[in-house]
Amino acid sequence: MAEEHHPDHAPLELENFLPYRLSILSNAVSQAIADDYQRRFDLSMTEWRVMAVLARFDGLSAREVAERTLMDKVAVSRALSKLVETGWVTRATHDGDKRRSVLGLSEAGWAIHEVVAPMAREHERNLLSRLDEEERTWLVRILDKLQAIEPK
Amino acid sequence: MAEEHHPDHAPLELENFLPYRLSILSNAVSQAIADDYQRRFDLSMTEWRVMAVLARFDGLSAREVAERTLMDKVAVSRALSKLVETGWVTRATHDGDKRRSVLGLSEAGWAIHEVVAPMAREHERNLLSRLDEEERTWLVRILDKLQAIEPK
DNA sequence: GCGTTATAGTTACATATGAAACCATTTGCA
DNA sequence: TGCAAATGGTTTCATATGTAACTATAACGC
Repeated sequence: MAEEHHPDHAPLELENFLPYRLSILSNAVSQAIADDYQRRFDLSMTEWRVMAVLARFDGLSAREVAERTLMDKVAVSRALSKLVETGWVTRATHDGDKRRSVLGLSEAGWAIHEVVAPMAREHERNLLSRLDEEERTWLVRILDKLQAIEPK
Repeated sequence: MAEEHHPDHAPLELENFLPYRLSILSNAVSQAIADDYQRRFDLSMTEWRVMAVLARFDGLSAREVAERTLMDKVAVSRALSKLVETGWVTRATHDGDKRRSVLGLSEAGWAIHEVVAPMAREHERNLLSRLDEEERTWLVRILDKLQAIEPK
């Protein structure tokens, strides 16, 4: 497959430029999902991500949530203050370290999670249904390799 | 390959959730590139995208730029007003339709382009160098299929 | 031609986001 | 001990972004 040999300074074809394509695709996908739970629960993407990790790892501190979600601590702090206020997340102070908070989903939070998680999975399933089995396998493999960058 | 059969309401594993992975990867990649030209030319990603399409398609109107970049017209308007001010983009009024603008890169704009385009390509090359030829082929194919969504 | 509707682009406002400063607490160590 | 440095978390400020309203021009229907 002969690669067109464009000089480096030729205009970029955005539609074939990988970083651009990734960005467009990723935004479209994430936005479609977020619109869904945003509309139904007034839940932002960052808030949902916080809830998702707390569903898996109960009792994390805010910093740990930030690590797991790759969000910065300010974003986490803000998300938490809203989530605690709406009563979907509980926040206590760590015994023996008064700086640290101990976070978890409340009953109400779990209820939300029970609705949103399947919704998110459904979107993912939908997306993946465009691919056949072989393509799905390659995709995971490719993402694994590319992702070796980001733990910047 | 036996798929774990988690119930739909089980906690999401973000690190295996495709939309999340895409988002992390895409942000990391785009940000790395943007940091580069941002630092050197104080050029935002949206501004660079505008310049990139004008390099390819001279004489577009603002709306056409918006279509090509998939950005909304407000973002384009803002980017343009900065680019025109810094003198990298020229703006004239369309003969016969005074609403429309006629946009293009200036000499100075081309000079910037000559630096940034190779820089962007280099990042892309770097990213793709993590994949072998077969994986690259699959990636393009997979993106093509997944991208069938987004022309929302 | 002339009023209505559509289009190109900008402005205004409200919200989101990130960086840096900040407060409280804890840790490390002389 | 006790004080400097580090850590968890919040607040502040400056910037970015999206939505809706607005201005100017053009197109359409009669």
